Amino acid sequence: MARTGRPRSFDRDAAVTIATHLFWQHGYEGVSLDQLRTAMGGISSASFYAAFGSKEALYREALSVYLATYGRVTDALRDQTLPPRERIEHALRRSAMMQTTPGHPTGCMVTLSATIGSDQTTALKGLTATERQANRQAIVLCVTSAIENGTLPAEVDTVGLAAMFDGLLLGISLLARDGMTGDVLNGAISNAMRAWDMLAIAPR
Amino acid sequence: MARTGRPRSFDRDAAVTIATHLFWQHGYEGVSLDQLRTAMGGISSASFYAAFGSKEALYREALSVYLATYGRVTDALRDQTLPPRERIEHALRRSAMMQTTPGHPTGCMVTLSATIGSDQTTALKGLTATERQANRQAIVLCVTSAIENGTLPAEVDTVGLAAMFDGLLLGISLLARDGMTGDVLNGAISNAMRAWDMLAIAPR
DNA sequence: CGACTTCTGGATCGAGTAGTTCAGATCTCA
DNA sequence: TGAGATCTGAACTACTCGATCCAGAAGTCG
Repeated sequence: MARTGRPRSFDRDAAVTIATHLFWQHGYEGVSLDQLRTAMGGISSASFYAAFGSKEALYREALSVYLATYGRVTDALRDQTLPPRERIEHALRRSAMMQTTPGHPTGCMVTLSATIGSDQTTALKGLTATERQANRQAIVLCVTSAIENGTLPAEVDTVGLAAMFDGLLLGISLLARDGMTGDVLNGAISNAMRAWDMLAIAPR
Repeated sequence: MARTGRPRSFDRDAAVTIATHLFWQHGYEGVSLDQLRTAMGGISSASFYAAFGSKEALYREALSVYLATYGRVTDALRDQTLPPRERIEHALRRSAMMQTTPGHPTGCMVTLSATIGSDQTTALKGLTATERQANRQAIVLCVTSAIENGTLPAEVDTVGLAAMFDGLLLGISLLARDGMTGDVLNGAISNAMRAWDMLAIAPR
């Protein structure tokens, strides 16, 4: 992008990745500029602001990176090549696996990094809330699709069943933060899927 | 308690309640001394420290108050007068109801107020983590009790089934924060209980 | 009353916060 | 080579953070 002028002395993409992990681990307000700059290799305040604009702008960029990488685990919810039940199960299992894999913070950045905090972060809370809302709607759509294609009976409490999976998806972040392993989370998911199977018309 | 000396100019218990609500809403690091003192009626910094010692000490006190009041909704998990299944269901439904009742913040203070944040709050994170761990063990105990009394077969994945209810219990806090109503949460709980009923030996 | 105890108003502290400024270094390109 | 663009090091700003200090107010008790 930059064609002329003194070249940047650090890898911007790597720095954003570092920021992503820090915000993911500690939340937006739990990370200081000092922490970010130090983790980025001790870059100066001027370099930081020249490269990223502000702490909030960096967070937005870090969240985008997260959504485009780790966050893709919930894409299964919108995968039309899968039956509705499998969309939900795959999203849950991939989330559980990703959120307990070493090499990055546990839990989900969308769920944890900007949910509680001071009133000054209302805008960022809205950002992550929008993402959670999108998953919520996708889960509801899985249930309604299953009713439409005859997998689930029409009398099913769509909102309630969807909220159960949604609640578990969100809860997995907290379980992962509390140190639960991927195996345990997978066991939880297996049991949650029973609630679907009990309602299903065709035996599985 | 104080017998002689100048009397306190504010209601200490009421102030702790105010602090409880603030920490509950914004988390430990999301509330400033200024906010606390202002909400307490504009008391001075000296009054604050004379009464509470420190921000951290006040948080610990606020958490105790929470556990002794709102937090009692999960006591059902240890109510030996209830069958194991009902212990879990009652705890879930009472939590959902409490966490969506107007007049105080939504969600659960134990789950939300000291989970993410900077490294300086490790001690407080441990405080709430201990409480979550206690609920976790109580849920596991409900499942093992049900196996022992013959309600559930011995082959049940104890840890997985317990983790499902645990995950939902934690997830309810996030759903409540995202604006889900008590009715929706109750629907989610009804569906989660189906997972238990599908495993149960005696039909319900 | 006077000694004693406790709390308050107000100023203040040092550390930490996000962010700015600017001279000079380092590059591209004509 | 030199003009123009971009980035960096270092000092610095304005503000907020949690916490402290002290003189004096306001109570109890002998």
